[in-house]
Amino acid sequence: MNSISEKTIGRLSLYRRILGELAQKQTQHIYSHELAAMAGATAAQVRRDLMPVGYSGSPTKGYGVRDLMDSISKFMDAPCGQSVALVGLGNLGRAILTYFAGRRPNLTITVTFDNDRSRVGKAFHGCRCYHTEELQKVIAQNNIRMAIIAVPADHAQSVADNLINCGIYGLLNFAPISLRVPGHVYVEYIDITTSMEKAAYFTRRAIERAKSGKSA
Amino acid sequence: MNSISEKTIGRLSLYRRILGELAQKQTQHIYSHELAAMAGATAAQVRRDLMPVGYSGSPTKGYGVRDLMDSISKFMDAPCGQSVALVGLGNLGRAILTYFAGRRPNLTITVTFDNDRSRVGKAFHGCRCYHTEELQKVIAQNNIRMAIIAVPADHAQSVADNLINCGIYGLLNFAPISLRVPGHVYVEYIDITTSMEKAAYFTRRAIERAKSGKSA
DNA sequence: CAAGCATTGTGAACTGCGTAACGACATTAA
DNA sequence: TTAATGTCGTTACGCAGTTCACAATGCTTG
Ligand SMILES: NC(=O)c1ccc[n+]([C@@H]2O[C@H](COP(=O)([O-])OP(=O)(O)OC[C@H]3O[C@@H](n4cnc5c(N)ncnc54)[C@H](O)[C@@H]3O)[C@@H](O)[C@H]2O)c1
Ligand SMILES: NC(=O)c1ccc[n+]([C@@H]2O[C@H](COP(=O)([O-])OP(=O)(O)OC[C@H]3O[C@@H](n4cnc5c(N)ncnc54)[C@H](O)[C@@H]3O)[C@@H](O)[C@H]2O)c1
Repeated sequence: MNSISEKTIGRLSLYRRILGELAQKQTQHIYSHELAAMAGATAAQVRRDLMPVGYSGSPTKGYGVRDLMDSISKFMDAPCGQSVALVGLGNLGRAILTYFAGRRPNLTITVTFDNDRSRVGKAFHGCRCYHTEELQKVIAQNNIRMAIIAVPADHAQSVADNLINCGIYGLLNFAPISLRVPGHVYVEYIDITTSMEKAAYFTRRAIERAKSGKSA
Repeated sequence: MNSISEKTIGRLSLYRRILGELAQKQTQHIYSHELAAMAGATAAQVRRDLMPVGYSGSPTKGYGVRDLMDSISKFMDAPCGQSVALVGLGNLGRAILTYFAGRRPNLTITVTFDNDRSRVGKAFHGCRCYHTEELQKVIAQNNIRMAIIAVPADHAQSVADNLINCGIYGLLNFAPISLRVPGHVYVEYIDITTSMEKAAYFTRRAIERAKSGKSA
């Protein structure tokens, strides 16, 4: 199986974003060690990650910024754009919608759902909000295969079940629970609470280290 | 050095949250395989993660829910509470502040900063917003050692520099860039854009697998 | 009371990821 | 032309993290 690791895909996403900024600054070429420094990685890792992409740089010029960016896009993106549904238009859901509105042409939040009738019907950022009852119909009509879950934790599992039942194959879950899904469904987790507690723990460790280092 | 891995700390945070819910339901005891199922892990991994915590379960009753939760808290949390600063009160920053307000007594966002004067001075959720100019003073006064960065990407590095200059040892960074920080500072990254693209990629892969599996 | 049983804690084996190392190659300079 | 330089692509290695496997433990039951 020539399967690409999740870590590599994550870094490719980051490399592409950096290349995009470089392209805006009219930078033509870049070496692996330069890209690595900007991405917080090593030169060897960058070269390794780029292997499956199939783009080759020149030993003297490095990588062509524009070409590499396009190659990564060709490798990662859907050929014809991808529509995403967002479920839960609370504080976090609205922040996400606002952020992604009009940003990526190839990966767009096209519909949103909530079960709060006061939100239903309104359009945020040109994106209509439907009631959760209409999940099945709207997802089928728009041929959506991926969804973002931004509902409270105690509703997340049932929302996921519904989505999968409607033919969803991939989820980005912000609710702080582990979802039980069938084997064919991919789930990406963002657990802000856990990240917060991790950061708090390692912050304390960093302080301890600094103190003991000072005294030593 | 008997250093604990980041992965383990992340899962301990999740275990504790699950235990909290179990405690509310008056569940007294739980086995490693039950906790593993709820956390999306394996029984062996749960037991391994619990080793550094130092709490021992009984081979017949399993782990005491309340006791294990307390042991994890004693292991992970600061003995006397921890204050966190939030920089950037945009859409994401406000969502985070709203979510954490009054939720965790031991880990609290106590001050916020923005450079938009229209936000400064107001209090969101009983938490005053200061102008970034006052960073040094306010952080010193409140003895803050950790901060959340929720400003646009092109300001994130300079904000981080300022924070570190004020004595911050740990960061939770939502800006989609890699921060350059001195070795004594810990950084935890949440890159929503990358997670989104990862999910999109593996969603497509899941669809392909399902199709080829169907035809095979 | 002893045998049986399910679970715990942990050493040992395994897996996968990141790093190091090295041959290949294009350019530059002598 | 030829030697020197610096980077690329790829293979090989080492380590961290996960899973396996089993002795130790203490309840249950006949
Ligand atoms: N905001 C944060 O910083 C933060 C931090 C950690 C975790 N989270 C998690 O992210 C998720 C969303 O957080 P939030 O702050 O936006 O919460 P929120 O309460 O502001 O929003 C939740 C939204 O989901 C809607 N909803 C509830 N049940 C629903 C259902 N069954 N179907 C459709 N919509 C439903 C509600 O009407 C509401 O609009 C939660 O699971 C939360 O635990 C958020
Ligand atoms: N909202 C999302 O879903 C999302 C997704 C991906 C990435 N992000 C990242 O999260 C960060 C915040 O996103 P957002 O949607 O809240 O953006 P936003 O534009 O809504 O908020 C940014 C806030 O930061 C403040 N700010 C700007 N420069 C500042 C400075 N130098 N010092 C202090 N405050 C400053 C602004 O006044 C504003 O209030 C950004 O880096 C963004 O790239 C957000």
